[in-house]
Amino acid sequence: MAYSCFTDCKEAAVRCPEMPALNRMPQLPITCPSIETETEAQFSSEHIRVSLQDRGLWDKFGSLGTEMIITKSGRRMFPACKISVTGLNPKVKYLMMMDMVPYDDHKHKWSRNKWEVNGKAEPHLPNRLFIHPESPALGEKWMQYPVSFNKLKLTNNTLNQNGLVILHSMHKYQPRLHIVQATDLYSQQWGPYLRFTFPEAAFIGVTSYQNNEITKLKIDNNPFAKGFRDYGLNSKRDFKVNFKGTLYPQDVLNISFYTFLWSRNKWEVNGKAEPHLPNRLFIHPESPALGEKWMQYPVSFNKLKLTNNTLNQNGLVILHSMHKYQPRLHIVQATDLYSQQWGPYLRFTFPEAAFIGVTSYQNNEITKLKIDNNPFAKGFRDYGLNSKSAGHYEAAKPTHLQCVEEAMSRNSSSFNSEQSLSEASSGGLLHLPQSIGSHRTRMNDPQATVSSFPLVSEPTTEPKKGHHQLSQSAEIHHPHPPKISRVNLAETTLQSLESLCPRPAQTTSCARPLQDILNKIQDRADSTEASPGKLFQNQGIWPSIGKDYPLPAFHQDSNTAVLNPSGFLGYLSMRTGSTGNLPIGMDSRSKPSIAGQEYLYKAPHVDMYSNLYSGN
DNA sequence: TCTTCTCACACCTTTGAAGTGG
DNA sequence: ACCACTTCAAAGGTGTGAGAAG
Repeated sequence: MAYSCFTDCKEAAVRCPEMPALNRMPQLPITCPSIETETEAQFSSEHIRVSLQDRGLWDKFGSLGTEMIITKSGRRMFPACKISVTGLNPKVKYLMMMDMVPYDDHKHKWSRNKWEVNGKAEPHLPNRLFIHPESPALGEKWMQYPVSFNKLKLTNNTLNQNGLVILHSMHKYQPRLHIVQATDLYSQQWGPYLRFTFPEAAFIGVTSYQNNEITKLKIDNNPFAKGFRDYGLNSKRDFKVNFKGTLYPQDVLNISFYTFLWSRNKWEVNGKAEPHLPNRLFIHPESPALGEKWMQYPVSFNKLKLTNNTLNQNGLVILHSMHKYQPRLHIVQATDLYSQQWGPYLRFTFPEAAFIGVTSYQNNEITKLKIDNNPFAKGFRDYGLNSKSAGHYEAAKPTHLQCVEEAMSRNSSSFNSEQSLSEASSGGLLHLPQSIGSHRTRMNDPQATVSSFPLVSEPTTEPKKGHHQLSQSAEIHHPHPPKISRVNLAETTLQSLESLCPRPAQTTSCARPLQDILNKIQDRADSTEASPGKLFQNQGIWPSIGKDYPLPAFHQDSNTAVLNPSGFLGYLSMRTGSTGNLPIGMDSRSKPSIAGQEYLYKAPHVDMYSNLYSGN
């Protein structure tokens, strides 16, 4: 719901502030700033609109009767008020503040499983405004992203001096937003201001939850309360007990039904998995590019970031902690990100790269392996300053040269060259190309010319000596890519896609946001028994979409796909290890194979956007 | 006896320091 | 010097549940 000041905003006026925030900052000058004509014109309420985010969640709570815990030391709200604002002057500074106002004149009580009126309300306590910590900021800043008041805390301690919002328990309140034009917090010339109340975010303050349904909803949605979810250690139910010890390692395909727990030095199933979150595709920052470009060097997705923040809007891939995932690559034929003519696409999953998402490492061996192999973690290696391994290199920090030598010898000793080489020569491949890991690139490197690097180096049967040996597997010898760019992925790419890709009526081409389309495809695939071979056979010829597109070549005999040098987009998304059916895009036999210098993964699932959306 | 409030606790996330390589 | 990135540890956000207070 958007509030326009002249329509449904409860209180919207251009007026002199009532000395906002002075309760938090007693040292502030207490004078009523005058309203100047020109600033009033700048701050016309006519154009300013605000809207409460996460309406779905608020509605869920509202339908049950939202409760917010209030404590002596202060408790955050959940859901927190998150508000998007438009219509501000981008070049003018504003303060954003929030307080709570009584929703009605009653005191309430929880009785017979519902809220009832319980007498007259206590006198409302003096307003205690919470000033958004980023205040003051330019209008453009406030309008860039929704303004979150998640740091706001509620208390019942009337003596509190820490800027908390003071409320009475068992009273109903509604949040109120103040937008004040001012250049700084201590200004004596605060401009006009506007107020917006949010009745749909009304809540009753409580010292402990009364309605069990509210408790459940909080636990299910607040990440900090994860420990109390059904499968959590604090669960009142015996879910965990039922599952522990009933699985065997070969149940890997089903394992994504569960969450995991690091216990007694191994991963154990800990309960039922949460529903998979809507996919958040990471678009390779060099997309779109010609096929020849993608094939020139290994495509690195080292910029891909994982998050557990379901509210994240920055194009990160959202995962659940303690859940198992495997990466999936999407190759989409398209001439540009905003193309309305997206061609066919392929998906490749990488079960060898399956992992469990954690917020901190559970297995010390994994930590060690990360430290030993990730250059960013060099500082934690045995010889590093932060080394926890007592006795190693205690006397002095080794020189840089010593470090390198030590690292080299460590790596080479754990490197099973015999196995890797034999696999390479026999066409087998057990590991992902190293490229999926970590390459850094830089745009303005003066030596960044393609000619300074061989296009593709031949696989060697003898590991090269020197530093390259440290970072390359022996499966195939790829050159380092030219230092072309430290590309900042347009983090708003997904949003851009969604906002910029219009929906032409009745077309065989893409008419929907790409993310939506890919997710839809997955949903559809998930709901059917995946039959890789069948799908593949049915689509030996890439379907046309009415235009002459350079289509990927297809090796039907070997069930592999090779890209033609044409325009493609690369996408990588995460999906849970399995749905219980065969994982999409990979069956138990579809190990990646190698032919020449190319890594070939089976692409059993071929789809056309036009098939999905024609007539839709 | 009932309702409301407080606090220690386990579990989990977030934040920031300290380090590295580019 | 700066930035992006890493790990780790500490701080902080949760609901629970027993017991205190009124």
